[in-house]
Amino acid sequence: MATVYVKGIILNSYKIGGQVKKKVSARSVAFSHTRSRHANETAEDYVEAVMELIEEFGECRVLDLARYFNVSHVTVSRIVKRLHDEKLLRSRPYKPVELTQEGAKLARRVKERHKIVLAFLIELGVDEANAEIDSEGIEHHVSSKTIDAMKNFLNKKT
Amino acid sequence: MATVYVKGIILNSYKIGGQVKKKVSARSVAFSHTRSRHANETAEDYVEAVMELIEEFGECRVLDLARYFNVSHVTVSRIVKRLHDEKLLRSRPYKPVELTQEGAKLARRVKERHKIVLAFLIELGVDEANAEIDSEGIEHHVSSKTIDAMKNFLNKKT
DNA sequence: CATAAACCGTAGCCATTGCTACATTTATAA
DNA sequence: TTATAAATGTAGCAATGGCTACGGTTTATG
Repeated sequence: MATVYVKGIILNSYKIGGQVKKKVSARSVAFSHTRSRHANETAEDYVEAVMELIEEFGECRVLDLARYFNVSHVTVSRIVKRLHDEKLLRSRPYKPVELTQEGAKLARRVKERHKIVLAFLIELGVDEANAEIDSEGIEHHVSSKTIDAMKNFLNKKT
Repeated sequence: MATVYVKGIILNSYKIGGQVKKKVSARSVAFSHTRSRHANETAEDYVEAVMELIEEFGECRVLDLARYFNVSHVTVSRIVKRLHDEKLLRSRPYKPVELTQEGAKLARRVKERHKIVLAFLIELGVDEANAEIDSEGIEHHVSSKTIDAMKNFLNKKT
């Protein structure tokens, strides 16, 4: 059985009856399961938003988040409840949403990463509007290695 | 009512009864709805994978995709059916999965974008393993403006 | 050719994230 | 204070993407 590497995938190919057969193995970490991956992104987006809204206005309400993310308050309400259970947020009925210690810690990490990605894109020559949008999407997918490379790039430029 | 801009969000604040109230408007495009956004990402991942597997082995089976993405064949089967309905893939029972014209067009776009992001990360100094993983996550979130900036960067370096 | 192995489809479960409609609580104002 | 408006919660539906279990098709091989 011959082992071949194609774009990071490990492929095992072998011949049977004159025909080439193949077996494609799991793609390591690149495609982690979408559902759990996305739940994490939601958590990161929410703690970051809560921190920003509190910094800006002193408190963060469910409806503030709904407007921020452009979804209904029902969606926010349910996600806040989940993040409460996961001990990232504190919430009581009809009261503002707050960050737990753990949530604040995560929020600071996410904001820091976001700041670096945004600054990097702008330094790269992307206009601010696109840089802002893209950094939101990208920030959940950059490894610490890539963040380091971005930091390096920014330092060299300064 | 005062209009304030915070990190790309349009915020309207106003006073009522001595207390500062606020209204946070929708965040334009930055947070498109997660569900549809993710469905698009899935489509892009799948047409890209189908094209790669066909190029490498002459055909693409449901199980190849299952191993590629490290999910069960059931999950693949359902998604293939959806993408068939969306006219991106062609599939018949117990037969290999194929790309429609539209699917192939999308796949080429995605692969091209992927290639640029990957080359960019490597040029930036990220090791290949991390670059491969990150590019998978990032590629769905870069605007054409950011892609252009990455291309520019690559051209300057060469 | 018959049987085993590999492949694929369907049924049916769960979680997440959207939504509308309606109920409840809190805050503002008459 | 009481009526109304704003904010929040709950019920219940849909789409998407995970899964296991089970059964049907195709293909390989003895």
